[in-house]
Amino acid sequence: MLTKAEKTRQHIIEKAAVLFNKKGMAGTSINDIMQAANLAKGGIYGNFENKEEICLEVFKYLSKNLLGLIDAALNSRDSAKDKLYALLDFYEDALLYSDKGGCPVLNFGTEADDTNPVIKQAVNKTIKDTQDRITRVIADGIESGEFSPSVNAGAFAVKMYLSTEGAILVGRIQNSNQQMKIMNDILKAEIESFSQ
Amino acid sequence: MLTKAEKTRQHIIEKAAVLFNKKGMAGTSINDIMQAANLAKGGIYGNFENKEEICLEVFKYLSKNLLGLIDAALNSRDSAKDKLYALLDFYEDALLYSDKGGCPVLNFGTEADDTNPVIKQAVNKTIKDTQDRITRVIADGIESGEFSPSVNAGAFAVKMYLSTEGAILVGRIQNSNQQMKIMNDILKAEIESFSQ
DNA sequence: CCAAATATAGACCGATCGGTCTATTTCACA
DNA sequence: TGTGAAATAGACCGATCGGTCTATATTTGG
Repeated sequence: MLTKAEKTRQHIIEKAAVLFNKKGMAGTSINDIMQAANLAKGGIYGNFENKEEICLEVFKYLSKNLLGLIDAALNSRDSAKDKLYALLDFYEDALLYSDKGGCPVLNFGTEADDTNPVIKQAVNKTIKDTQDRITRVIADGIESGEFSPSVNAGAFAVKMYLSTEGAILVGRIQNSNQQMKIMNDILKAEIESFSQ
Repeated sequence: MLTKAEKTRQHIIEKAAVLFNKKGMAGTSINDIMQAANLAKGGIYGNFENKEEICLEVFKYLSKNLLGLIDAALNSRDSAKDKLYALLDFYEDALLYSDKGGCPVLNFGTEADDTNPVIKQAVNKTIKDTQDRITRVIADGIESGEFSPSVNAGAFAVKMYLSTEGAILVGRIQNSNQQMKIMNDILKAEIESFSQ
């Protein structure tokens, strides 16, 4: 069982996660976190060394969460094509329209790239892990004979990932999934054409 | 001729632009701007109402600059195909590898989407303006007979733009244009296939 | 070249920042 | 249920935040 402190720590992380993902790390104060977590200062600093540690733990939490949801989407289907479709649908539904600030890779990545090497490194790992999952689905699809062997798994994974991140950015600025729908239709048609 | 204040104002905007684009709006203090512009507080607040106004003027400046460079890239070539190639090359060279913080749409967009409706609106306009330019190049290419009429200009512009923004994000996190190169190769091959 | 207008320096303001520390509360366990 | 240990409240700290204001410096037109 978790100790009280461990539960409090997790509680802080989860409350801070929404704030950081929406308002950014620099834009979120310890006071904001205290209010959201309903804790006094001692409750925060009894569980974390400093703000930097909260930032890192929050991103780790969001990243683990994200990869868990991605895995769930992939595991919910059997064929490679359906897995890729499910992943595109997940991004469209969950990340673009969530009220939790959108994609943490996008949010933490853009803030950290010139300011925070530790977070930047963690973001890089999340990108790699996500792309590896996509690549593996396609590679498995090729191996099982579902997809044509002429498909470049790595290149398509890159294309799919980059355009998805771009679509989340634009979608959140426009409060609309219109462009992501356009993009996902294109990607789905292409995935369809892989099948033989 | 510009008055002294107008010159100072522009000087502040240009110095602050790099800071905001790298460290974010919340992550940049007035003191940071004072140091970068080599001015005391009176020099800043004599030319701007408040920080918010500086943020907005900085984004307008960066946006105007960006669209100017995009237009320059497009105007540097004659054929539609070459224009699109030049645009892809511009993004790869200028935005990914600049020491000025990368793409302002990405940076200001992710920070503003949940916090600053005014900036968010301005970012939206920049996105639209950029995509319109791409769409027009393709549409012109179709009209002139250079591209096949079966090409969906708007959809391809969306695809090209979204994947480029995603590539800038990943490129800056990975300190590498590897994925953008992969993406640009794919896009160029596709553009090539439009030609008839 | 001088005077009025313009523009900047920098002291100052209250609020808020991240962080520390001790008193108090809450918890786990005997 | 009592007691030592663990965890949290909140006063407090110096630094820094965005912003104001006045004295000084600079510029410009007569």
